Amino acid sequence: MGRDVEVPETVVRRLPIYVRALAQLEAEGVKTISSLELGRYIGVTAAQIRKDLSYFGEFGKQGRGYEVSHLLGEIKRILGLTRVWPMVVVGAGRLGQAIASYDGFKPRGFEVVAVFDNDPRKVGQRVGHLVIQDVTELPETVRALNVKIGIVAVPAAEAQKVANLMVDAGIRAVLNYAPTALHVPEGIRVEDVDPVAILQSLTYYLVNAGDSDPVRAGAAAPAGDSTPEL
Amino acid sequence: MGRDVEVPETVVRRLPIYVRALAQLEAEGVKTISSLELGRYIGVTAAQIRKDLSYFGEFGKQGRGYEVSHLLGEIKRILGLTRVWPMVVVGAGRLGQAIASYDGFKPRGFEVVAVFDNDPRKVGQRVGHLVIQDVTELPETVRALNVKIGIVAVPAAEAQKVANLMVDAGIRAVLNYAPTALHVPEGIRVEDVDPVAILQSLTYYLVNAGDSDPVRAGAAAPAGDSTPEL
DNA sequence: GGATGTGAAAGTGTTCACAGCC
DNA sequence: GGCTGTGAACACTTTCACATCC
Repeated sequence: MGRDVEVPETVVRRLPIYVRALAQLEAEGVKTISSLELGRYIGVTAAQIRKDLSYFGEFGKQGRGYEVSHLLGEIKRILGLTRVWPMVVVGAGRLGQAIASYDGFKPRGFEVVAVFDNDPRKVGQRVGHLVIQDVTELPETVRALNVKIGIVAVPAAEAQKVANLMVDAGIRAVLNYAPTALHVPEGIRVEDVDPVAILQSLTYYLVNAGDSDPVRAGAAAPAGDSTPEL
Repeated sequence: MGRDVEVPETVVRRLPIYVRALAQLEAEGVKTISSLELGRYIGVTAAQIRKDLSYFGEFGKQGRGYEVSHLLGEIKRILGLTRVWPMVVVGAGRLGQAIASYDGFKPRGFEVVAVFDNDPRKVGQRVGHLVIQDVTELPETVRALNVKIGIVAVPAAEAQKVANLMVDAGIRAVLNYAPTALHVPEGIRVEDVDPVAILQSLTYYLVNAGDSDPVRAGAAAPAGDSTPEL
């Protein structure tokens, strides 16, 4: 069994994908699955799945594969998803409001417990069942509710200030929707969500089709069935 | 100069970060920057920046660094960002509407030109200055406007069907907001946007603080200034 | 002098292939 | 027989360090 070897970050980033897939499979009534089948379902190799899991223990049965609900439970435990994590959102614009009222967090282990803004016209208004608070109240709320996760949903120009405020209040992990690089102390984790940056890398392949992929250049796309294997 | 060596995907994914940073620096009036300064600004090493750029040509001047606006223009050209890319969105729920009316696309090279849904009650309604169309009209619109990028903003259960439809219509790159794995033919690129998956990997480090990071466990976060160097 | 561009070295991550077990 | 768990081989990515050039 492979413990005590440092777990690569890339493995940790894949675990939620396994959770997503296993939850779907469980909902579909699948009881057991092999690394090969799970790999096809997700789009990774079987060896990768087995190797990834080996960092945390042994969860399968030789000759049979993995019991779906058991493996799901184990990975959730590894990721700390046996509880619901409270989060605060700063920025009550379009984006911040969408995030604060998003109903996809709860079923996957998260909950927005407070929304802040610095615009006096927004403070006091409701978004979902939360009341927008003044951003100066953030430290007190974060400490009172023991919140460790902060979501930055303000314009780029204000993002660093907000991040500083969060960190000083005790936030340990930041999900950053502002399209700018945040600087935080060692030990605080920041992850960017920037769909436009992703689009901008996709266009590289649209422009350079045929260079890196074995794609027939020119002409329109072929019609017909588009689902490969599986 | 380094051309004709295959460009690693990881390099392509970093280019938009450089674009973001250079655009900010340009707006701040910075004329010239070294790889060391740019690296600090973004949070990567100077060597990485120089190596990344070397896949595409020579853009700097020894002893001086890079001219900000020139480098910005070159990377935009490499990524195909000298034009505006039309996109279609499928799914006119909360998320789809937010995406369709997001004003952050235009300044960075993208534009939503059509929104689709299969709910007859939504079809005909307006979102921003677009009218929601029936999803059966997608192929015609995609071909007529020569759209290559599709955004999936439907529930997980319908995502694969939508992806198939897009691919058959000629879409070559998909931005997938549905929390499920999409299967597409060779040569079609899919990128997932799943903030919850990112949060789920962050919790791993919250639960295992001290294992992988040199972070003092226990106790609350320290107060005081939170911006390191720079 | 100072910073780029780049081969070579070091470090990470993925795949292979097979012993071991159910 | 079939599939896991894993050391070893391989592939990829980052960092180093320095010759080169403005």
